[in-house]
Amino acid sequence: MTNIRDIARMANVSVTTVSRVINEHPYVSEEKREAVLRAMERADYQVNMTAVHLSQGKSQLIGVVVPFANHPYFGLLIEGIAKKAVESNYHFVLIQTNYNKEREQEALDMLRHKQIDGLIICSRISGLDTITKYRQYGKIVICENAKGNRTIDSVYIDHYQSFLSALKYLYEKGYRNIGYSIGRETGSNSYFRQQAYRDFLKQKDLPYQESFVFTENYNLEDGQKVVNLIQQLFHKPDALLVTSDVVAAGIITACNHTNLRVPEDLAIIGFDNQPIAKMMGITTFEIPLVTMGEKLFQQVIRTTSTAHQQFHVTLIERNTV
Amino acid sequence: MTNIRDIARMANVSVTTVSRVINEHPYVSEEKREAVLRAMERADYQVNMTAVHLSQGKSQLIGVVVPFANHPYFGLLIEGIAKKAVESNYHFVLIQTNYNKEREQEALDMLRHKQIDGLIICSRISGLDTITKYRQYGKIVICENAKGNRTIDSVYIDHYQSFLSALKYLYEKGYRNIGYSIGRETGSNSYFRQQAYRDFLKQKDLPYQESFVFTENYNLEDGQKVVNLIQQLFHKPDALLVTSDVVAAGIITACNHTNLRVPEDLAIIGFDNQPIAKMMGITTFEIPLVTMGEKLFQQVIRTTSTAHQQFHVTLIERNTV
DNA sequence: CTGTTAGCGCCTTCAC
DNA sequence: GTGAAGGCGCTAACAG
Repeated sequence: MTNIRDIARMANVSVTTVSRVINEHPYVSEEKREAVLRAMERADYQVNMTAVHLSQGKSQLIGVVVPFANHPYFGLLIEGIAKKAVESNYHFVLIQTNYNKEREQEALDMLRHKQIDGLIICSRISGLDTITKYRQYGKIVICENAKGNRTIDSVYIDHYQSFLSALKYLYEKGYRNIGYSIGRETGSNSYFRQQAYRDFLKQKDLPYQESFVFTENYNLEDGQKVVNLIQQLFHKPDALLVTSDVVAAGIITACNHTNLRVPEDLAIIGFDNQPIAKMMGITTFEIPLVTMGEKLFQQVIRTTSTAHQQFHVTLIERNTV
Repeated sequence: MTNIRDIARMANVSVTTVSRVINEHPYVSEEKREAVLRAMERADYQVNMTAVHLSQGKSQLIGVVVPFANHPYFGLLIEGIAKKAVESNYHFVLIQTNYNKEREQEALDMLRHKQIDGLIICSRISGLDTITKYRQYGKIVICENAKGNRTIDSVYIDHYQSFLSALKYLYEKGYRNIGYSIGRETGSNSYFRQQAYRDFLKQKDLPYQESFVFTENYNLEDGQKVVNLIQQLFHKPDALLVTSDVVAAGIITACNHTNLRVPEDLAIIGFDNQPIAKMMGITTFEIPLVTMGEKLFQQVIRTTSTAHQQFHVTLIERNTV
């Protein structure tokens, strides 16, 4: 492995000069530059980026934490992140946690061990206080409402308002037995949605039915699970807010195998506006995930003060309400 | 930023000793070890992995090249890679190429610049000869049949045989106007499939119809495209091999919006056995993508000689044939 | 314009 | 057990 010193020797110049031509810095005479270039060519010289990074104290690498890489929601966020990373000459290491604290800790450790310059957490399992401790080692941005936080950046959807408007929409369409399906029961996004749900019911003087809340639904297959549960209910919901179009698609498909008609017996509103929603004509709230991913990246490399950026959802009316 | 030398000073020992306790090497007296530990605690010492990596000449990082991260096929490969990477204390940087040569080149460059120790190419656009040149900088494993290659490792499906058995299956079911849908027209996987298709037709004395081959289909939405094309055909295929369950799902959904009945008017066989195939009852060939991902990773960190590992597909009979 | 030199932070051989 | 010293490969301030 030939290094910068070897090249210097071969070209009869100093390492500084070599470094200068590598980095295209000015103040190098044309002849020396060519001598260096020739030497590099001859020796098939390759810069060692690890050394560059050590010397510069940064890695041009950021960490991206997702619970599941193979899920369209996170896939779209990653899409946006990747897009902007390329433009800024960054790369990213993907850390799939499966909502396992140890995996998440690993990402945090990479930050303090200077393997990565910053960290994007698309969904977390650790407490915000734990994460905040690592802020001193590098920029951290999370994908949830952290408006109050003065150290952690955030890019988010106001899920309280989104849920509220979805509920109102269904209410106006005449539905009175509205339930919802989410992924994790914990997590701040779920918290805000639950809050909206309860506030809405109170406001409309509707009863809270525990059996109308379906949790741990992430994928297509989980739709079947939801429908099975509904089938067992004596008092069934007549509309469902589903925090993922793929789950919504799963529910609709499962319904088609039963006597439940959509939307006559069960109205469905999805979230994200994934391709599958368009394909199946699912009424949904579009979330600008790719754009959010782009912002997540831009924020993580920005050195300025903490920022919080809110995004909005857009109702896409189709045939499931 | 406090470093190993500071700790040594604080604990009144040499850097060697500090290094020893950090890496849990033997030959350190209990009292010195504790002194070091205390100093590290007091100063909130954090190892700088970049320095470790420079010193050791490796990064514990591998590169993973995919055309699209947000696609279930690659999502499952990544799933498998991630699983094994964790176990081996490796991380990976994800490089999404969109089948853009420059992006792919970037990954190759990371390898020769020692930013990554090895490279997994899930699907490529560059020529194999180009890639081979980079083998000298680190291990490379690709996800396609490269049995002959003596430097590049591979993990693959015999797409020739898979396609052939799928065609035979359809033939035995009585279909005589079989077409197929693939992603890229180029690429070795496509080549083998095309070969199988042509050989099969010849063997059965069936005519080759250019209009029965549908290319550039990757996603759900592309299914609609295929159906639109079929609708315009006077002589329509009565069965389709579709190299992705999501595309198959898209085709079926699009058919439901037309007068085409599946499988009466058009039989469909998918590939991968994705969740959506199960959900929609699509007959498909299961590809062990997660397992293949695991193998891809194991091969990339293995220092032994070049290996080529073949995997097999399994027919899953459901309702679309 | 160019070269010397001191880092960046850690590992590891070798001698005591 | 322990430490001094050289090395990993590159950058950048400083002196000329």
